[in-house]
Amino acid sequence: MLMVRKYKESIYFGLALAILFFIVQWMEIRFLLFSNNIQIYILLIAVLFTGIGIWIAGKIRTPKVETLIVEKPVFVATTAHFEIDLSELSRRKISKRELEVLHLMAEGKSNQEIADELFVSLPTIKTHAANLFEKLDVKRRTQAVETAKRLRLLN
Amino acid sequence: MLMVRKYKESIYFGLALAILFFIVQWMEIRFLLFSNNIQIYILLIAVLFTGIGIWIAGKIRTPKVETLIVEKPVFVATTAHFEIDLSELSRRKISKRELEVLHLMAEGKSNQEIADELFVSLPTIKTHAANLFEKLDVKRRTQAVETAKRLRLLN
DNA sequence: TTTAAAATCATGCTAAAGTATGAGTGAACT
DNA sequence: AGTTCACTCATACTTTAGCATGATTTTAAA
Repeated sequence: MLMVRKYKESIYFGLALAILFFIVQWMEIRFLLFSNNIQIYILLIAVLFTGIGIWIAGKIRTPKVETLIVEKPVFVATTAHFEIDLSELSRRKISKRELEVLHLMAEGKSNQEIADELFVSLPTIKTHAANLFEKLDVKRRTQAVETAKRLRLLN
Repeated sequence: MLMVRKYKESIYFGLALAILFFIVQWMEIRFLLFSNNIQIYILLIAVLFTGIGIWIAGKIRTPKVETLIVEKPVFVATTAHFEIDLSELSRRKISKRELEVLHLMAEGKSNQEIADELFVSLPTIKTHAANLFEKLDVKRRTQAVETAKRLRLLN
């Protein structure tokens, strides 16, 4: 099963080739249209499989991560210089994604809006939220924000 | 020249197709080897162009960018001790009771809890909340808290 | 390569939040 | 005495939030 999942793209590719094979055979019998415009036909195949190649590349490529640092200005009082409490984060095992959701919650966004912003589904955000509430030991999103600020996970 | 560089990959691809075209024509004349094993030939083309597709994808791909948000503190000349913006309060005609509800909301309390704490009914709190949202020009309690803090109605 | 954690999505459900509307009461001001 | 306004409450309704559960997929670590 694991093997199948891992080599899924290869299997799809093999299937595509097999299907192509049969289509060609069938068309040959059916129309006999290769004698005069075979070049055009082959060109179509070439273009098609170039597209498939690009698609496969998108699937199998290793994500080359380029870190983009966006500086988000945060206004703080002169004395209180905010710094996120990383130890608290790891202590509560709050994941990166969960923290991201927490930030958007703190901005007063609805689950649907958060889902749209992160390009995931609503149930996903609900799951993240539920895990977050568990980890922060709270019941509601408003409490989560309050607690997070108190624990210096947000400002 | 810039144009050429920009569409370099497309041009290469077009050239490859053209070359393919001539090779096919040449082989057709030279060997007449398409009549019996055309399927295999087309499979070869397919595989070849899948490879070319992958290669092109590697050339044109945009790197997956991971955005790391760094919150950069900006120090503001505000006194450390919080002071409520009374003018903002009166400007928005927020009543004493509404402000009270707002405070409890900010502590992450549910409408029911707020109702119990203020010895009034749940619908009353809902009414206060609705009026508050109207006056703060928001849709949700989380937004209300966020906005109130921004407007210095809360700390 | 296996294992574990993180991230994703789904469904069915209950609870809470929020909307719309109407209405009664009491204090304050004219 | 009448008007205004904050405060209160209610009902009926829609939407969103949150819970429980299970599953698949990705990613990272051992």
